[in-house]
Amino acid sequence: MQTSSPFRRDRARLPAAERRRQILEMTTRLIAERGFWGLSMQDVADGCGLTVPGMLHHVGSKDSLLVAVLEYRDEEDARSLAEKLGLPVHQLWAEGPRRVTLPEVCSALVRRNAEQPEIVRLFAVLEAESLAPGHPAHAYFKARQRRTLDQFTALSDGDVADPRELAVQVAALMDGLQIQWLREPETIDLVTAWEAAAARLFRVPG
Amino acid sequence: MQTSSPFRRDRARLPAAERRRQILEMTTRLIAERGFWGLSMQDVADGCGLTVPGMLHHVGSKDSLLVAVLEYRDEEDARSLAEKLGLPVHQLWAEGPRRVTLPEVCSALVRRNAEQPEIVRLFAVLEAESLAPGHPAHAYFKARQRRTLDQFTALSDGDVADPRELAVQVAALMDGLQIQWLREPETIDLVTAWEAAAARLFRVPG
DNA sequence: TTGCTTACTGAGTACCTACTAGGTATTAAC
DNA sequence: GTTAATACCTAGTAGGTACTCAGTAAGCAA
Repeated sequence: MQTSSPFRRDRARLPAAERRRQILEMTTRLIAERGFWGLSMQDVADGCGLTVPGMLHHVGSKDSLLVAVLEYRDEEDARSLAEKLGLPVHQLWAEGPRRVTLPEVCSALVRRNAEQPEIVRLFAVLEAESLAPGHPAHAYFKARQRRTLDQFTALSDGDVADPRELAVQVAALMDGLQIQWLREPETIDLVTAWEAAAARLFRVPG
Repeated sequence: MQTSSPFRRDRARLPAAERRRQILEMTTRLIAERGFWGLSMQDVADGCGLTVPGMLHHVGSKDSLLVAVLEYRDEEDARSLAEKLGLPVHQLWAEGPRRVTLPEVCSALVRRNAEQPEIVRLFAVLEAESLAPGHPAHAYFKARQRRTLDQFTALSDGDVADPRELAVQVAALMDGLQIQWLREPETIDLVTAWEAAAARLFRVPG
């Protein structure tokens, strides 16, 4: 019989999936705040009410935690975007008879992002940090940029003279606007700013 | 007489201004690589062939080092931009009869940036990192964004219907393009990409 | 009730963090 | 040649870093 166990009982013991999800959400917030280089496993653990080894049990290491967060966000975003466009997820970027246009997709993307500044900041910070070749998300963001440009290009292929060029500019403008918005959310409304930008970018000459 | 002094003699003793400049250059490279949160004073000192206290002697603290780097870069950039435009520095953003147009300034900026990817990366990383309110460069980048938008707005004031809107879009597009360029320098040429983007952005409707 | 799985803990490792105190050696001014 | 300024050093502080190890107890199935 022991009256004072060295182990705490006030700590909730969660099922793995649930705990993992909590860790990913927490990490998202902290990376948005401090970047990956500034992320501390201690802070993540504290934020989840765990010890550091307790949370490493679920994610393995700091690097694999980052990868997990990115994959988690990608899934969530694809789901949400498909929903906003009224499409099933698997059909979002599928080939075949085109169902959506580039301006429609952009508009949906921006409206989605306007609802989750925290996540936009996560990607903004990691997008810049991961420019360095040694960064654990370097390959991920390189692939992501390629994929995005390919998808955007495909969406306006046939409609404009230079679909690739347009894709590059659309992606750049969206990213840039988001950063300005994050810096001064009071001054800039993301959706309005984007619609104005889209009007200029997508207008046909002549 | 002592045959083995504990002090090293192989270490160059530089005048303060020169050493300080070296430290700022080194820090620029390292922040571009790892961000400010990932910057280690040890690495800066190593890169300069100094001990950590030896280099702290010149810059005081990590935070003040960051500020010094940003100020140093601003000066350099203003000098270089004025030169590219064939203007004296003090006249760059001065009032009075307008001498340069927004497209001209942008073109000069982009041409300058294409020559120094390292510094562009420094700003890209810090721009994202500093979105967090607690970041030591938070205030700096907020002011910088305001200043840039004001300057861009003034440059096309009177020429277009919505100078502020255009300024926001120009700034966003430049930033976004630079990140894409930094990620895939082999694939994207910054100057070409910008000229194409400018052509679309600045063309008059009708 | 037993036994297995597993979520989680405390303690510890080896190392890095910015920064300070106090001293030495070099340089420049006189 | 002497003195004053200063560039830079060694040593140390107090704390943080990711991560490992071995063990404990909660939950579930039989």
